[in-house]
Amino acid sequence: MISRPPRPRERGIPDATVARLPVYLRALQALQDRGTATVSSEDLAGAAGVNSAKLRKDLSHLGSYGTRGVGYEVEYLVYQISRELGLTQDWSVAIVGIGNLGRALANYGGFGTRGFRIAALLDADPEVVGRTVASLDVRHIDNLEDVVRDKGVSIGVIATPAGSAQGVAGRFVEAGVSSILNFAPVVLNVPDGVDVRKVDLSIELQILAFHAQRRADGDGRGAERAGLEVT
Amino acid sequence: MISRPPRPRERGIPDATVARLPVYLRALQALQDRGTATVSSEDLAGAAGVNSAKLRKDLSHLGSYGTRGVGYEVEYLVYQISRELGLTQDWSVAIVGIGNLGRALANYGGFGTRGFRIAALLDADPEVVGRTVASLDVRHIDNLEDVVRDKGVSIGVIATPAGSAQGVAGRFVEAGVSSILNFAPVVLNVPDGVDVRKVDLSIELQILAFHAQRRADGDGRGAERAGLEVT
DNA sequence: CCCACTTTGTGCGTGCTTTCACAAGCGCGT
DNA sequence: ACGCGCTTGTGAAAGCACGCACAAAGTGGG
Ligand SMILES: NC(=O)c1ccc[n+]([C@@H]2O[C@H](COP(=O)([O-])OP(=O)(O)OC[C@H]3O[C@@H](n4cnc5c(N)ncnc54)[C@H](O)[C@@H]3O)[C@@H](O)[C@H]2O)c1
Ligand SMILES: NC(=O)c1ccc[n+]([C@@H]2O[C@H](COP(=O)([O-])OP(=O)(O)OC[C@H]3O[C@@H](n4cnc5c(N)ncnc54)[C@H](O)[C@@H]3O)[C@@H](O)[C@H]2O)c1
Repeated sequence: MISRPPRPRERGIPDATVARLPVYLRALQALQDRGTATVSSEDLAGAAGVNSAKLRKDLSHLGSYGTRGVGYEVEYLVYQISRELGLTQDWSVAIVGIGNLGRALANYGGFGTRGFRIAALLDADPEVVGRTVASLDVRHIDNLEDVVRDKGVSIGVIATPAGSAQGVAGRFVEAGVSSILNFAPVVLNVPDGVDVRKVDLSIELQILAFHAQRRADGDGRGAERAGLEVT
Repeated sequence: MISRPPRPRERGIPDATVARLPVYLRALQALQDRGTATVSSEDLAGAAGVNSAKLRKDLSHLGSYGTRGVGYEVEYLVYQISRELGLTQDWSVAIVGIGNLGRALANYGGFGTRGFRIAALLDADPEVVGRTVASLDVRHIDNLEDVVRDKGVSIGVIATPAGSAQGVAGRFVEAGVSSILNFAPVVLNVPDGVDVRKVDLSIELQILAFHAQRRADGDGRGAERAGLEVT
């Protein structure tokens, strides 16, 4: 008997907004690198590929950090968004499943730049365990609990085959990790309070295929669409 | 308020539904492998991790393929969803940028099983061009147009560094590819009629961090609410 | 000091999504 | 043949999300 009251939760920032903040942040940092001091919602929205009213509304959820007639101060906004997203602290990440994908992730340098530190790599294959990948020793999956504790892991990445993913997720949860990023093509079952996000290549391709097919079906004879926006 | 162009709801399957169909499909194929002949919306919804009413409404967009009192015939539903998603035909995929990620994608066997065939790999680095990855020769990016034409590529995957992504996207579009899957952390600018989907690791991690921080704020020992925001 | 101009913050209408709730449909046992 | 229990398909309601349009708020020139 699970009591499921809707969400009397004091809803802070809408999920749709949270999902866009990282995009804004990236655009802002590009501006910052270019030495821009302030930016209007119109320009920032252009860089982020969204409607400017949407951007302003999104930012308004963080507070009023803009100046009418001027725009937003880039540096300050970077700080505010970073703080809101929790990027002012470091997050320790463990990757389980050091195969094709796991290795690519481990070798990817783009994480560290945002406060995410890959703290550990784990695998079950004796062939892989003990090897060094991206300057880290691959540990055996049996050490998961120890590693999580010792390294203070708070985000778990699952890059194992589908069959092993649920088991690994369970161990992560058991060990106290309540944020999981899952690359395996399965629906993970986790208790309330654990946050799972999935990245699923195959689904993305299928969605593309759907739209491509629809275009092909309907547009039999070159239906042209005029106009492109987004400057 | 007078005469609005009647909703062009012809082929209208809601986007949200389209995004879930692949999940249902996968769950159904698992059932099929297990020899299950029929399944109720309740059970299938459980396997797919969604609400059963939502699942029924989603399926109702494809037509009425269920039997009241019984459920859905697994095999038939697999076929209907596959057809709707356009998986009954083959899709030719080209991957550009054969680095860490591109190689992982190329070596990933899970695509072929769904009608996606990796037809070509392209890169700009002379060091990489000419090598064989996953039984395919890596071609030089200059051949993109030829490859697209010769192999009938209809889906392009971009796994290059951010700086090169827009350029590659433009060439894909120019060559007639109107479905693009982008792994580079940039907002791509493409004309109307071109479908871009992005997979962005860094964004996923940042969203996880946001929720993790929120949990930590609220869950704090002793402090129920640790002061929200600064008004 | 005032005015013309710029840009933010947001009220509001519109349309999409989710969820509930239940009548209608189907199979089975009697 | 009939009713009972199960399950679908779908109105209707509630909740979100988006984007327009505009007042409010700020800047700078004269
Ligand atoms: N490679 C890709 O591009 C790609 C694309 C889409 C999805 N995926 C998914 O990502 C996952 C990984 O893909 P991959 O290509 O890297 O597979 P892989 O087979 O190359 O690697 C999987 C790794 O997980 C390890 N492993 C297996 N069971 C384990 C367990 N219980 N605990 C710890 N480690 C375990 C294996 O030893 C292996 O090293 C799969 O679920 C796959 O479907 C991969
Ligand atoms: N590796 C990961 O796990 C990971 C994770 C998240 C995002 N990404 C993103 O995916 C992209 C690829 O990552 P990676 O780790 O494979 O990088 P990488 O540097 O290993 O590989 C990039 C490849 O692209 C090639 N390339 C560069 N410019 C090109 C051009 N104009 N045309 C064709 N090929 C070109 C390079 O020669 C190289 O082989 C990057 O944008 C990265 O930010 C990667």
